Amino acid sequence: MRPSDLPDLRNLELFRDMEEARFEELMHAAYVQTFPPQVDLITEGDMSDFLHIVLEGRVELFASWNKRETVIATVEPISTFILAATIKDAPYLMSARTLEKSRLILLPSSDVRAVFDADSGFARSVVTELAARYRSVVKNTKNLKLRSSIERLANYLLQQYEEAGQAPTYDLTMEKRKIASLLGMTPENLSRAIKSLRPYGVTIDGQCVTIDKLGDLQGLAKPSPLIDDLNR
Amino acid sequence: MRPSDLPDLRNLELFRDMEEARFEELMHAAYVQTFPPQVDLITEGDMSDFLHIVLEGRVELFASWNKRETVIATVEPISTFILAATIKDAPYLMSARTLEKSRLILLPSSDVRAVFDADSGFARSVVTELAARYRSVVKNTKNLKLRSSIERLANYLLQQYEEAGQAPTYDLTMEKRKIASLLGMTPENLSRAIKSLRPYGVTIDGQCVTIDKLGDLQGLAKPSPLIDDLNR
DNA sequence: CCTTATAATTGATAATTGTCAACTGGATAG
DNA sequence: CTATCCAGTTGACAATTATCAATTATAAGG
Repeated sequence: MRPSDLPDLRNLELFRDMEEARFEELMHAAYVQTFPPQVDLITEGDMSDFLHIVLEGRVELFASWNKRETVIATVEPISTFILAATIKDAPYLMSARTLEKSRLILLPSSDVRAVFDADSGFARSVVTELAARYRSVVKNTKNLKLRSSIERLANYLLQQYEEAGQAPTYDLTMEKRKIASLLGMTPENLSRAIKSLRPYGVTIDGQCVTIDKLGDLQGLAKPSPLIDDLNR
Repeated sequence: MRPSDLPDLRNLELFRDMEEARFEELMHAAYVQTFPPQVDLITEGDMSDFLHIVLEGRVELFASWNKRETVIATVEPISTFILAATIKDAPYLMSARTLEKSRLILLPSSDVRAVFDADSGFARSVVTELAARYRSVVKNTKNLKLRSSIERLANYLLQQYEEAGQAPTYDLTMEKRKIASLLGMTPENLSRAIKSLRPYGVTIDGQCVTIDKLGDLQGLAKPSPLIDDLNR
């Protein structure tokens, strides 16, 4: 591990309130590895050996059943994934693969559980993190069950717009096929959904999104903090 | 609160590893109330004042958006709901209503958070509970995104079959309209889905489910512990 | 530069799912 | 017993979404 990573890690909400000694103990047991793009990191069903933290790059979480596959989320630096499996000492429910060249920290699950028991600051943080994750999955469920695919797309575009600092023009950060899978639709359907947003002032050329009539799009999307605000 | 409830509560996984003093402290602040059927207990968007525990009866968790409504889960005794909102001190993401006459314990959220900080056994339990809930919502997402409505129904029937002790005939525990909503479809669609399971040996007459050709149904449903086993 | 591979789009079509309206049947209240 | 209510079902139809095949972009490699 590069010493220069430590401050960033220490600043992660998960580790911030930890005793210094525990933090060093945990980091001492950590592996740091760099992976090329498109590498399978973990496979659904395997036991949880490590808590993973993305330092650089991008990781996709996906799940499969009966030859079908769906993107659940992408993880960007600096954050953890598969915390719940680590805590429960249970098999992974999702698989993960790198999307780009990525640098990860792997913390042995048993160490994480040991420190969890010994450090109440860390325990507090784990709970907060888990509660946040739980809430974001519940929001995703509401999104899937209460909205049509066009409504999901409209809200996705508005979310990206917010993340781009409300710029009237911004770039998609994911391939469209991944976006389609994330939103629970086929690439063809996404392509047509995009066209059907034209009357609402949405133009997408390649990666480049332009939103002309924000109000109209919001009128269709009806974003709600109880579904879309991925934090809080 | 009836003194007779205390042992059951103490035995809840959430409270089992707690110091006795903390447990009593928490219960001292608790309200116990009985509600008639069809009473709104909490409303999506409100702040989390209480952690709720169902002692008797049945509670439905549901969510709404844009005049649509969907059932997320039903809660049966003895278990808690909206733990995540309580921990995060955040607004509820779901609403709750009683389905039957129900007796609930309400623990003020601030007390729960206080005890959480003071009692590491309780903190451990909260994390375990949250991690379990998180995993079950992830499973639900996979169910929704990877399966058609008929496949979801087939797996639902197999789950109920397991819960009924693998009896070849058992009763549905919910109205069909609720089941439809839970599975993310309309009542009409559920009605037709049931008929389309006939060739797989499934007969449903009123509440009464009969599964004649278990193997055939399993062949269609392809149940997976990574989606269907609601615990683990 | 061209070649190749892969993503994205488009059209045609099918499957799935939802909507609306009508009807059935059981439960309940008077 | 009858009237009423409402969940459930059914039919007809519409909307949504998926599938398959073909084509057009786009990006990467030699």
